[in-house]
Amino acid sequence: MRYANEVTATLARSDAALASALRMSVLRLARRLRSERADTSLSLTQLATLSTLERHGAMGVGELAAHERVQPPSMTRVVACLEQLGLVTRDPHPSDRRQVVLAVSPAGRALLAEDRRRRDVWLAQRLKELSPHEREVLRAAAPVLERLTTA
Amino acid sequence: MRYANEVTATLARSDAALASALRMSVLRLARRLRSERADTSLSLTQLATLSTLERHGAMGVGELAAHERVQPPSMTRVVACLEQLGLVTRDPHPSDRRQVVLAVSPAGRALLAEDRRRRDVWLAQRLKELSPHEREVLRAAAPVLERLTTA
DNA sequence: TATTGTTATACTCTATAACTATA
DNA sequence: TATAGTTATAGAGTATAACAATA
Repeated sequence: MRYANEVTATLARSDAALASALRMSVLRLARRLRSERADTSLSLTQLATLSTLERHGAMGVGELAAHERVQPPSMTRVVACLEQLGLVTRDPHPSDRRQVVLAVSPAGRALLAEDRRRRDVWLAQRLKELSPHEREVLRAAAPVLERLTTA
Repeated sequence: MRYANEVTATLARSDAALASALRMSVLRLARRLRSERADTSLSLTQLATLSTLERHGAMGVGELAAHERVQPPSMTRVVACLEQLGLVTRDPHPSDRRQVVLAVSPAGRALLAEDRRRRDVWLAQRLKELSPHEREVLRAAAPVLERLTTA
């Protein structure tokens, strides 16, 4: 168990290999997270979409797709599901009738609030098993990881 | 662009929300990485599997599946592809004829070595755009992220 | 009877291409 | 003619269930 960490640390020491080590860690963790999503009826993408919509406010399908780095047709399906569940509202754009205005519904907000408390069970448990210093490292890393995708 | 980072940082300040912020960052980056994999003919899972096999040495299908957190039938398919490409060898187990012994072939090793140089173009470019301090943060985070999946 | 691996099958997620309706 | 969104379709990738061979 310790072996993989040491190798990763060794790889990450060189600037050239940081990308490689980081990519492997991130992809493996993402796969693990994906396998732990049984708690809620929403897929991770649906949840992330709802969260993004809450954070950035109302927007159209295309803009939301760009935020979540998926193609518009994919976002159409995600939104259709969220709308059917009553978590997202769809209103006509005031001046451009081609566009729709998507927003998180009160039910969606409630789900997000409730979900923030009870989700991430697996990850939170793993985080608890880390040392305070390791948690500090991840706390500092979270916004940097986010910046990687938005820069 | 700055907004999302600040929100993420805010969320991550509370211990209860670190898991949430980290999960969103990791999943978004993973999706972004997935979309940048056009460089090589191998999928990211195939590449990660080959790399794991090189790191941890020869093993069977089940063990490799456990390492990569996929089910055995999925690993069977990944391995079949790698074997067909001549990147992995399949030998009979010396004492248990149910098992097979998978190992990275010389061609597989060459591909990994070559790949380490030319892959991660997108991520390396993004990393370059970060400050030295931010890179330090990620360098420290990589092994911790890895630990999350192996602990 | 339990275990290793495979085959058969289906589901989820995402993409591209073609279409509708507005601008 | 260009743009926002949808529908239709296809392709990865992964899972579960059933099966084969061996222990």
